[in-house]
Amino acid sequence: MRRKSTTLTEQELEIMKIVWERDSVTVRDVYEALLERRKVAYTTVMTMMKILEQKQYLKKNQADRAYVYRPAQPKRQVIGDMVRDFINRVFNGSAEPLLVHLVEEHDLSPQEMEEIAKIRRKP
Amino acid sequence: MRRKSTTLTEQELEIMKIVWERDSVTVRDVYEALLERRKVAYTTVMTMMKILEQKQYLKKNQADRAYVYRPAQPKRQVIGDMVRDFINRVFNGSAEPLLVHLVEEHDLSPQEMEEIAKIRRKP
DNA sequence: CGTTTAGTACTAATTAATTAGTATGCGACG
DNA sequence: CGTCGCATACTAATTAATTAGTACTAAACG
Repeated sequence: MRRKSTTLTEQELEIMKIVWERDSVTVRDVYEALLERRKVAYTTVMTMMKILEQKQYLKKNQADRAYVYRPAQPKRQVIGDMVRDFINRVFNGSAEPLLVHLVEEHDLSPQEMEEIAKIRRKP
Repeated sequence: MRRKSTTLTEQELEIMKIVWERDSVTVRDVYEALLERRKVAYTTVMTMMKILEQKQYLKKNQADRAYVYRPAQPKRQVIGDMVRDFINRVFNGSAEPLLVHLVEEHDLSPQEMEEIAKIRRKP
């Protein structure tokens, strides 16, 4: 089965979130974390993590019995790519309309905006 | 064939963008607009627009020979829903981290932030 | 040591999304 | 009036994503 997209699908993102939380995991770790939310088979998680490895989101090391997986890219970068991708798809690449939406629909106050703007002024 | 999700897929969004641009279209209009970018069959466009009707993104009226389709929901609302959905999936529902990303990765200047913040102050 | 346990590799079934074919109808038009 | 062109309905093939089964291996353990 060939994968076309190199971007994260919904399910894959779920797994990546778990991995980022813990930084270093086995299939079993992820399996158990997922189980708390929904029924899923162990081998399903394995398959998905293998795909994530192919897609270069995870890398693995043989440790002892089971493989130990770690993120292959920092979370901030992956999420950044997803944001960029979303902006491309939905807003034809320009970030401003997204901001406008956020401000208008999510009721961000000027104070909050100030707070956020500060982040950039700092360094 | 059953559709599960009620949200817009990538291809469907492409079509909706064309519809919003013109407000009122036939299958042929959309077909021709799409053709400029990629090879696609007329009936494919028809099928997709029918699905969009089922999903309540389009409504149709019989006019003359062909159906005339219009958006069933305003663009601003649909896009708003997509933004909310994205925030839920990627940022577990909180908008702030998205803003932080935008500011940090997309190089928004404090001036631009000011501009955008004004939008909300106006009314 | 034989058996249970936890892991992997390989394969496959299912579900969903995408793309398109075929049959058919109807109005335009020579 | 016959046929051409454009539209639709219905059906189906293909591709992609998701989920999981089975066979096999090696460590753990009584």
